[in-house]
Amino acid sequence: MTDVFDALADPNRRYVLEALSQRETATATELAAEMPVTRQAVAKHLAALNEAGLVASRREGRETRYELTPGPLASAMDWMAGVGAQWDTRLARLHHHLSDGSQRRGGGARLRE
Amino acid sequence: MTDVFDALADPNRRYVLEALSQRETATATELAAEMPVTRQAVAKHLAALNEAGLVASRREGRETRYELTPGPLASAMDWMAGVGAQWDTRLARLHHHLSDGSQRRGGGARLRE
DNA sequence: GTAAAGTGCAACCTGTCGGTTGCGCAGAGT
DNA sequence: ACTCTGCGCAACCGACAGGTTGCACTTTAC
Repeated sequence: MTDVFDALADPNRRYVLEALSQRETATATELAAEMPVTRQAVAKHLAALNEAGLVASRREGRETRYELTPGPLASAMDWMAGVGAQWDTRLARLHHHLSDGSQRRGGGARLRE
Repeated sequence: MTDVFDALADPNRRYVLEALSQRETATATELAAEMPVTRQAVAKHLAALNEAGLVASRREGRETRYELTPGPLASAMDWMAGVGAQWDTRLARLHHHLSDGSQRRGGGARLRE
């Protein structure tokens, strides 16, 4: 959980994720070619993403190709939705309590008003 | 965007968000009472959360009460869903391309298989 | 067999993060 | 008026993150 959000906190890492969501696979050097940092920096980012379970690496000959594994994103979204839902129901309950009945509408996890 | 994920990356800050999703408001000292860190540390975390737009502060007399404003969570979830959706459609297109037609089902953002 | 491409590992540097302590200042109670 | 509570600001510290350079190692190409 912490690893996932920490991985998403860096713009370069988010760029890598976006890039990998469009290509099927990519190598560190390929990604570094279109980014303002070194190959080793990208390799470190890919290691962090791998640690968070967001990418999977697979060596093919002399190059290592990375692919996106967006599973952990779902867990992160679940946590966020949970917080939002708690807040939402509490707010609904407050409204209900203030202006009597018939205020209860829509139910859960409406994050944007 | 970076601020939001960076705010969510810390366990103490996530705890603060969870706590604020259940209480309606809380002060830094209240939160610090049930956490293993100092009041000032909590205040810093609240400042970070405020920077990310996840909480709002309001001074009431001699104490400052914080309340949850989960709006930015929606934007973050949107970004994640976008990455997942891209990955998903690309995968679907790949399946479609491999095993001929009638493989196209469901469509968008199915993050967990 | 030799050269080039691609990678991994280690060392190093700088900035920032999470946390603490100490102090000064404003509200609230007596 | 005096005190106590709660807060904010500043300084300080250890640790780690992001990035770089340098080098050694495998795999492909010629």
